[in-house]
This record gives sequence, C-alpha cells and structure tokens, in this order.
Amino acid sequence: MHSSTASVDRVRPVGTKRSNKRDFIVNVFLRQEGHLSADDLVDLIRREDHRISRATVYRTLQWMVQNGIARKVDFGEGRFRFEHSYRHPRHFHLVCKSCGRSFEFLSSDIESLMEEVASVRRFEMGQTVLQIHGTCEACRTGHPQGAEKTTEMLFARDALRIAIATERSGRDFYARAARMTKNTRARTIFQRLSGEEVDHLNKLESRYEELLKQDADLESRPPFLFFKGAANGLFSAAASELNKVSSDLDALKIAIRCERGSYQFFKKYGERFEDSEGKRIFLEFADEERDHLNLLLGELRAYTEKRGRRPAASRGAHSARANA
Amino acid sequence: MHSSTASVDRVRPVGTKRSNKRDFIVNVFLRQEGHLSADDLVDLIRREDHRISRATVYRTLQWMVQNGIARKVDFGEGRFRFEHSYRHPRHFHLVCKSCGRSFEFLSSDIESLMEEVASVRRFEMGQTVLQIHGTCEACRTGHPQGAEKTTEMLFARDALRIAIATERSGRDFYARAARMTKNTRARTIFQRLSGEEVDHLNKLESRYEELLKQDADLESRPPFLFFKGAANGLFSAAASELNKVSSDLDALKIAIRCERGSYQFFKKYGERFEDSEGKRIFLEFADEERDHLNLLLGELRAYTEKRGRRPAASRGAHSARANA
DNA sequence: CTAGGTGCAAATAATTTGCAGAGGC
DNA sequence: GCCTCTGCAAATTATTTGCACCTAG
Repeated sequence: MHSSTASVDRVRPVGTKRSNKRDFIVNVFLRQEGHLSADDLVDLIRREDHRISRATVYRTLQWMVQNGIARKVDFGEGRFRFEHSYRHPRHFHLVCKSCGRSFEFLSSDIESLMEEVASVRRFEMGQTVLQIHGTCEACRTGHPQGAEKTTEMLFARDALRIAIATERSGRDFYARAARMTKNTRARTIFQRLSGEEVDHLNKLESRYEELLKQDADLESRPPFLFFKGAANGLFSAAASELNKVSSDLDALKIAIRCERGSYQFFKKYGERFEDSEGKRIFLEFADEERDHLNLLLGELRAYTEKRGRRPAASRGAHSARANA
Repeated sequence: MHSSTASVDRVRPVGTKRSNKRDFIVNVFLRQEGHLSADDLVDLIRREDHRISRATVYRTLQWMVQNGIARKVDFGEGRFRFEHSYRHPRHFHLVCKSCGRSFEFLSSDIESLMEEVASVRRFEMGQTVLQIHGTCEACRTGHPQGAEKTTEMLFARDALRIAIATERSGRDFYARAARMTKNTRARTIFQRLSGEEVDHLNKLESRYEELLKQDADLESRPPFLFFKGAANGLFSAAASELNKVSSDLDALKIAIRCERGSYQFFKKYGERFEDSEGKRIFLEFADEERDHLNLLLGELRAYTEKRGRRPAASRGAHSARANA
C-alpha cells in the first residue's frame, strides 16, 4: 500500500542501464517519507554503504527526476529538496519554518482560480508552485502530533468522500427530478439515473469502509484535497434549483451542467495519479458521469429536435467541452 | 508617480550610516523594473562605476531586504532575485520559462482559500508563495507586447474599479432597502447611507478619470487584482436577496453582512501598501464602510433591545470581528 | 574617535563535471 | 567489447565572511 514498495523496475528508459548502486539509492529514497535534500539522502546512503559517492547520489537524483520517480522542490532554503513523484500527485505545500517539515495539500478551488488568472493574462500555464510558510501545530503547541499519513491514503479517502457526496446528491436530484417531470420518457431516464447513482453509492460506501479498516484513525486526519463544490455534493445546489424551474427541458439542462462539472472534475484529478486507489476511484467515476452526460445530451438532442429548434445548450456559465 | 522615484532617504534605521555607494546601488536598483538577480544588479552598477565590489552589492541587497525596500524572491533557478518592496504590495507571479520575465498579480479569492486551508490544517500562516510557470503571450505569438505598467498604477486602477462597483451596488441596495422598509427610522438610515454612497461614488469616479488621464491605455491593461466578489459590487447579490426578505430586521442584517465584508476586504488590502494611491483609496474606503457598519450595528442594537430580545447578530457565515 | 561601510580575496555550500577505471549486457 | 555508471577530485556558481582600511557623524 505504501508508495515505498514501488520499485525501480517499472521505469527503464532506453539508453539506460541497470546498476546496483543506483537501484540501492532509489530504493532508499522511496523508503523515506518527507522531502529530502540531496545531503539528507547522502547521509542515509552512507549509513548503509559508505562506498557510494556524493556525485552518484546527485546523478541518481537527476535520473529519478527525469524518469518521473522524484520531483525537485524548492522551499527557498537555497538548496533543493526531492519528493516522491511516483504514485504521488502534484500538490501544494505547507512549510513549517520552525521544524522545517512540510505538509501537503491540494485545492481544486485554488487550481481553478489559478487557471482563470492564467487565462485572463493570456499565459500558457505549466507547473504551479504554491507554498504557505508558517508554523505547524506541533511547533506552536507542545508536540502532541501524530505522523502524517501517506498522501496516497489521504487522497483516496478524500476522493471517496467527494465521490460519495456527489452520488448522494445526484441520487436525490434525479429522484426529485423524476417526481417532478411530466414527460414519461424523461421520467424514465431520471429514474434510471437515480437508480444507477444508488448502485454506485453502495459500492463506494463499502470501499470507504474497507479503506477505513486499513487504518483506524484515517477518518480523523485533516483533509488533503480541498474542494468546496463537493462539500454537499455537486448536485445539491441543483436540487433546490429544480423548484424554480418550469419545464422538463430546464431540468435536463441542469442535470447536464452538473454531470459535465462532475465528469471534468473527476477526470482532471484522476489523471494526476499513476495507478493508485484514488486514480481508480476518480476515473471509474468520471466514466460513469460521462455515460450519464452522453445519455442526457442525447435526450436533449431528441427533445429539441422534436420541437424543430436548434439546441440551446451552448448557453450558461460552463463553457468547457465534454470530449465524449 | 513611478515607484522608481522613491529614494533611500525615507528609510534610515538606527545603527545605520549613510553611504554614497549604498545610496547609489539602491537608486540603481529602484530605477529598474523587473526582478533582478544579484548579478544583474552588479552588471548595472559596474556599467556606471566599476569600483564598487560585488560584496557591497550583496550587502546592500541584504540591507534593502531588511529595511523593506526589496523582497527576495525565488523562482527555482538556483539563485535569488529581488523586487521592489517599497510601494509595492505582496503579490503572486506568472513566470515565463521562455523569456524568463515574470509578471505580477494578486488574487483576493486565492488568498482567502489559502487562509482557509491553513486554518483547517491548524497552520499559522506567514508568507505565501504562488507561482504559475508557463509561457507568456509575447513568447507564444510573435512579439507584439507592450511593457508592463507599474504594479502601483494597475493596483490603483483595480482598487478604484472595485471601490466604484461596490459603491454602485451599495447605492442601489440602500435605495431599494429604503423603498421597501416600513419602519420610518430605518428608512431614514437607508436613505442616508444611499446618499453617502452617491457622494463617494462621484469622488471615486473623478479620481478614476484622473488616473486614466495619466496613462492613455491604462484601462485596457489586464487585471492585476482578482476579486470575484467585487465583479458587480459586493452588494449586488444582496440587493436581490432583499426581495425574499420579510422584515426590516432582515434587511438590516443583510446590510451589516455586506458592510462588514466590504470593510474587511478594503482594510486588508489597504494595509498591504506603503502610501500609494491604492492604499489611500482602500483605507479611506474602509473607514467609510466601518462608519456605516457601526451605524447599522447601533441600529440593530436599538431594534432588538426595543423588543426585549438579545441581538441575533452572531449568526451567519461571517464570523469575523469589525474591531471598531 | 568610533561604529559602520567597503574592497579584496578567501571561505562556504550546493551542485556539476572531467576523466580514468568498473561493471552490466 | 561497448557503452554506461561510478568515484574522486577539481570546477562552477551563488553567496558569505575575515580582515585591513576608509569615512560619516
């Protein structure tokens, strides 16, 4: 389960040869948790084998960065640190200036805003760096701090929570929509979707239980992934919108907007991972949402064609494509 | 108007002596626009006086950072750069990996989210670093790019725009509230506030005109300060809330929530500046909002006491204090 | 006169590199 | 055997420091 069990074997680029020393260095690196400086790693290596030179450690670090095993991070200390990259999504950092440790988080909300800024300033966005420097709780109070869970575990937990909240709100939304609609065909679709949400919800909930079994106090750990939209589920605001809506067409459009947002969110974050639990959850979920989206879009097409009008679906705040 | 005209004279801390060389270095630094590395500055200095040593430049850079004239920034290049700090608020960066230039922006929205993350993770937040690395428009397309305006000017422009939008929405909100309220005393207050918003609005609009006169294409420059809440004015959402509201008390509470949000926003960003146009606008504005807030709070107290009930003002999403 | 300020050269600190020998395929 | 990897020591780069001298207050 720990990313430390990852081995070098999976990446072996052309023009590169196996080497015991390098493998050893990589494995020692992967066994560590935090953000190591080159020097930290040299020390760790020397502890077990003092015949490995500093230059080799530096060269291996470079090699790991090139091959996606490690990422170089810069906390402004005048030297670089390195963190796992395999099975470890890009994220942001809380850096404690007192103990030097750093903690990870991810905020979908902040990322969206950054994308917006980049777009308004006509900037093609590549990597982003976000650091909050300050003092961690352990340093501020006494020292009653448990070790950080691995990011992978926290991410899986948060992914599941968000997915569950989304399914719940989706189930309620479609149930309500089915109750409200007058059109028989639309009602059938809403009922079907509601049913699918229930099925998936059960699966997700048992997966969540399973995850919690692996680690008793996982649930009480602070959040890793921040995403306001999902606090009560992506569909929850939409459900109350249904009250103010007159036609079945409007309900359809609201559903489409929600499924599209949901699809995009889960696709985007799912792709950040190399086969971790979080990735699987997000991508499966994205697939399901894409299916729903396509179903709804087909329905919208049928609905509008029947009336001989051009689809009015291009309006609205969400301008993104579903690429389906 | 340019921050480059700032001279060393204003900062002269105890235990520090005047020195021609240092003054010279500081002035050369302040005359530049971008983000200089120590070496860039050495080159510039050498061009005019090659008898100044590299060590002195480094020492002066340190001195400038200590005395709030410069800020040390780190774009992960393996060396530090320095930017103006006097008359220059903290901000975030867009860093072009192609031409190496960097561009500035500020996002109140992102800052709020960062504060929230820090608070949830029980982290005492100090400085923050946010960088968007990528490719700027000039590098992506041909090269038809005008020079960046000074941040000070852009900030003043955005400060004024936000203030104006807020005043406009405030004026509308209070006018509407006055029309709706049945209570005579409350109506008088709402009318008075509406009138004050109009006065201040006129002042702000002429100030904005004045600013534009100083620079023809200032208006067309991309935004520096991003703040969603102010797009249509902080009161604009509240104005439509008024429709759904039954009592004058509710209207009062909505007004208080808006004034408090507005006060906090303008205070926070106003304090980021050392006497610039932006600072003045924001802080004046914050003062005015605080007065309004106090007026409304007094009214709320009177209103609730009259009914022999304890004030219900501590409810609601905004838990911050007005410190008035 | 005396606490800074300055130049110069040497010291650090993190990281890279040239080159000769070792080792995987 | 060929080509890559490794060790070692020297080189590089960014920045700091010791020390003798200079200068403002």
